Amino acid sequence: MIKLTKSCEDYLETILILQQKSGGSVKSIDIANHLNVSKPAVTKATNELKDFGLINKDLYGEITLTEVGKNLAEKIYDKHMTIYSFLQKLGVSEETAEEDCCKLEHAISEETLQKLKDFLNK
Amino acid sequence: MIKLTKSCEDYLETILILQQKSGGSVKSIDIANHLNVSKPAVTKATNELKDFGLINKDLYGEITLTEVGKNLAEKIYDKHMTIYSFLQKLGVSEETAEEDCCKLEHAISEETLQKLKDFLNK
DNA sequence: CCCCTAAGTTAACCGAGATTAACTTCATAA
DNA sequence: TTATGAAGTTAATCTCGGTTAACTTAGGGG
Repeated sequence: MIKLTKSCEDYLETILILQQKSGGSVKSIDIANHLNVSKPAVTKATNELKDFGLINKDLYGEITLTEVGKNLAEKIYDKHMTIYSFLQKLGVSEETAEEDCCKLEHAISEETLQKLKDFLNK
Repeated sequence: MIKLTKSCEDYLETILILQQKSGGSVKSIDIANHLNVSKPAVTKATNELKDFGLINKDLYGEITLTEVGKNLAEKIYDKHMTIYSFLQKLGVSEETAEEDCCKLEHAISEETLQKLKDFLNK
């Protein structure tokens, strides 16, 4: 299994979210706006993700997830949503839950994630 | 309230733990071993903590927490232990709980921490 | 048709936090 | 008393993830 940095995980997750929102491909500038980073930061990160075979960039700059990239992004997003649901169940406010789970999703192990799911399902 | 980097929090917490273990002051080399970093990394970090007024370094290299530093370190350690207890209650194994809470303690908000405590107390 | 603007890339750079290599200094054992 | 080795520091360097500035390129309006 590929082990990405926090940063790469954030980019990949953002691409999935934007892709779902638009229904199609994703523009670099939208990623920059969503993550509040500069355009060159997106260029660098997406080149890396492309080298990893997780996304494709066409000639016009449109970005799409590869099959592998999509699977990985969905795993990350699932983790995000699990933590979010969990925090809400604990009574954490929406804003804090959203903030916290963006950080927690990079720090939590598979084992703990599973235990969170068990907790939510009982 | 002082806002430390993850890294500084780790050093401060380690100093507290080692100080409790030894009963007295802490040596740079022990911090290096505990955190698995090089000696120069400890030198840099402890100089920074000293500049922040969180620790003292005497002429022989002995390190002690200042009052402010001790309070801060105890807050960090309390957060660590709360998350640890919580993970154990969820059924996470000891090793994973220890691993995860070292990362989670840097990512969790005060609000969420409080909700975790509420959960543990009911 | 030309010009302007928005998007993307490249290059140079920064700061954080680490490393290795090379020193100083101190304490201790022979 | 001196040699040795462990602890600590300094200097130079690396990687990561970002920045700003300057460039290219594509598309649309006058």
